[in-house]
Order: sequence, then C-alpha cells, then structure tokens
Amino acid sequence: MARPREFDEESALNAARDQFWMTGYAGTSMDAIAAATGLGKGSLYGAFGGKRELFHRVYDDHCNATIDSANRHLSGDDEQAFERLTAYLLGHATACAERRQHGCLVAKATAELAEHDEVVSARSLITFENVQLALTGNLEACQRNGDIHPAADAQQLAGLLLTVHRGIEALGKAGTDESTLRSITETALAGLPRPPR
Amino acid sequence: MARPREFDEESALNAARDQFWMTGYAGTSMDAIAAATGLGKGSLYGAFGGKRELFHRVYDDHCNATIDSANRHLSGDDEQAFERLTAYLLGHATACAERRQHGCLVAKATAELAEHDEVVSARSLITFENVQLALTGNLEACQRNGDIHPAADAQQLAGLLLTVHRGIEALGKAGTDESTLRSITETALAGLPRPPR
DNA sequence: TACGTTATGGACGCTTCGTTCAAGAACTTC
DNA sequence: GAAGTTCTTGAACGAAGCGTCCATAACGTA
Repeated sequence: MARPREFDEESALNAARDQFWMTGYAGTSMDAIAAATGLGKGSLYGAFGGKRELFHRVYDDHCNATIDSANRHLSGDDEQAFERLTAYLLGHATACAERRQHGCLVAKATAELAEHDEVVSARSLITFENVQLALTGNLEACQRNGDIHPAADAQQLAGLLLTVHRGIEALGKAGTDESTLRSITETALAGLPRPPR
Repeated sequence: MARPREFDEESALNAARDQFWMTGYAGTSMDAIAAATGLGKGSLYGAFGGKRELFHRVYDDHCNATIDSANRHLSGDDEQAFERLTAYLLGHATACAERRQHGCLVAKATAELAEHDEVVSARSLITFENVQLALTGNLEACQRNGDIHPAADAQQLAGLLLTVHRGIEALGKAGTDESTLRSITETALAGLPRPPR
C-alpha cells in the first residue's frame, strides 16, 4: 500500500451517475463530474479511467440495481404475487409522473447511446431480459395462486408488461400526469387473462 | 427581394434532423450540421438562428409528421379498422427491430431534453396525445364494426396501445429482436376486449 | 529517517464547440 | 449601371471540452 484514497468510491460513483442521469452522456462534462464528486482530475482519471470507462462502470452498477429492485419487488409468496405486481407497476407509474424525478437512466442511456455503443446496448438488453424474467416468475406465481389463467403464456405476458413498463416511462418523460399513467397501468392489468371460474 | 437562397430549406432541415436523430442534441455540433447540409455557418445561422432554435424547428416539423403518419395509417372505413390497427402496430414493431434505423426521434429527444426544455416536453406531450387520439378513433371504428367490445372505453384502450407503442420502441432500441417485438404486439392486441357473441 | 508508491489538485495543451463578423456575390429596383 | 438588400463563404473568437502532467502529500516498508 501507499497513500490511501481520500474519497468514498461508491458515493463518487453515485454523484457521477446523477450527473449522467441529469444531463446525459454527451451533455455531461468531466469538469462537472469532478465538481459533483469533489475529486480533482487526477483522482478522477486515476481511479476510473476516462469518461466512457466511467460511464460504463456507472451504468453497469445501475443496471444491476434495477434488476435487483425488480426482483425484490416481484418475488415472494404466491398468495400476494398479484398484489406485488400491481404495486410494482402502479408505483412505477406514480414515480414516472414525478416532475422532479428525471426518468429512468436505462431508458435515457439506451436512447442516447445504444446505437453507438455496443457495451451499452448489450447491457440494456440484459437488463430488460432480467426484468422480464422477474415478471415471468411473478406471473407464474399468480397462476399457481389462481389469479391468472393457467393456460396463459407467462413469458409472453411478462414481455407485454415489460413493454408497458417502458412505455409508461416514456410517457411520463413527456409530462403525462399521474392519474393517466395509473389508469393505463390498470387497463393493462385488467387485460391480463383471468382464470375461468 | 435581394439575393435568393441557393439551398432548399426542406432538404436542409431534413439533413439537420438526421444529424440530431443520429447523435442527439448535445452530441451534434453545428459544424456537423453545416457539413451535412452543405451550408456555410453564415447561411445556417442566418436562416435558422442558433442551435436550439434550429432544433425546435426540426422537432416541430417531425412531430407533425409523426401525427400525420398515425392518422394516415389508422383512419379509414370501419370494416378494415382493426386490420389497419394491427398493421400499424406490427409495422412499428418490425421497424423498431431494424438495426439501421436509429429509433424514434420523439423518444430520443424526449429522453434527452424534456426535463430541461419545456418547448420540447410540451411538443412531445401534444404528439403523444394526438397519436392516442388517432388510436381512439380507430378503436371506435373497431367497436362500430364489432371487433372490440362496445362497452369498452376506447380512450383507455388507446392509452394502453400508445404505451405499448412507446415501449416497443424502447425495447427495440436495446436490440430486442423482431419476432419478440411482434409477438408482444400480438399479445397486446389479443388482450383487447372482444365483443360477446 | 529514507525510500518507494500511490493519491491529490490544478494548471496546461490541444481540440472542438457555438456564434459572430467582414468581405464579397447575386439579385431587384430605380 | 448605381444603389440597396439579402445571401454566402469561411476565417476568427472566446468558451468549454477531454485528457495529461507534475509538484506535493500521505501512506507503507526498510
């Protein structure tokens, strides 16, 4: 060992993430990140490499957090699976309508960079697939509990719900109000195939 | 009159739009636009003002074109309304899966700028509302023709379809393949309430 | 205490950015 | 053809971009 780091890596990464989140990749300068993290250029480049490298690191962490969040919200016992699904999607609708919130970083980064940066597009795809997986697991629990038609294709339905999830995010960005986003979500949930009784 | 313009305004705007479309607002330089349009800086600034002004002009035109396209695809006689709806959404799914296509400019601009530029967010919202309106009209035609349950709320369903439309765009950006996007679309269409028989 | 190693902070270089400007060209009107 | 107006070209400018470098500081080890 030699001289130890004076900054906390995690909080520095969070500050950098928030900058990218707010102003996008091209719109964020390394000077702004240096100011936000409180790091000098030397520390910044020494610890994280260049701008692209830093973004990849930040983005990777964020994608993992997104997947974890989906899993945490959606997994659990069968009895309350449908309730969790409803809460997850309606919560998302409410969050997307918040004016302060600057939307989802995955959506923003994918829109800006996916076509130019294969690392980003691959990471985005994996993230979506994993969220869909979490949704699939939840829907299967719903089926076991009799909330969803047992013959339905859970994976297909999960794909649709993921799509709705991403669409809500897009509409929220444009300023669609909360009640609209929530009622769209409810319409989507109402369209799920219910079991015969 | 004095010296006439040597360039075609529309094609210059299209070239500018394509640049913004490809590399985003912050990622596009006026030099790049000058090169793409073939205009000198003087002409560029003289004709369109600054960067932001030019983007607003380009974006406005594009939003109108988007709305027109939705209306053109979705309006018509009642008999083929559902067929047109299916074609519109499936066509969109296929287009979004095209790797060459750089996604929807409305989505990209909204993601990058909506939170910082009220002109953009307002224009995006109006665009979405008008596409939803086109979808609503189509669904009402479907109801008259007996393809959709007559008691269903067409506006609610249109909101859901708009959301799916935007979600498909988001997933396509990440690289989701065509067959997946199409089958999600089909699942969404299958979830629409059919009339009792 | 001396030395090697890593971290820090900011000045620096080079490039690119958005925008302005001056000189000249093309047109209309008188 | 002279005057007036608008358009074109491209150089120039200040600001800001990314990344490097260096003197200094703070540790471990000998």
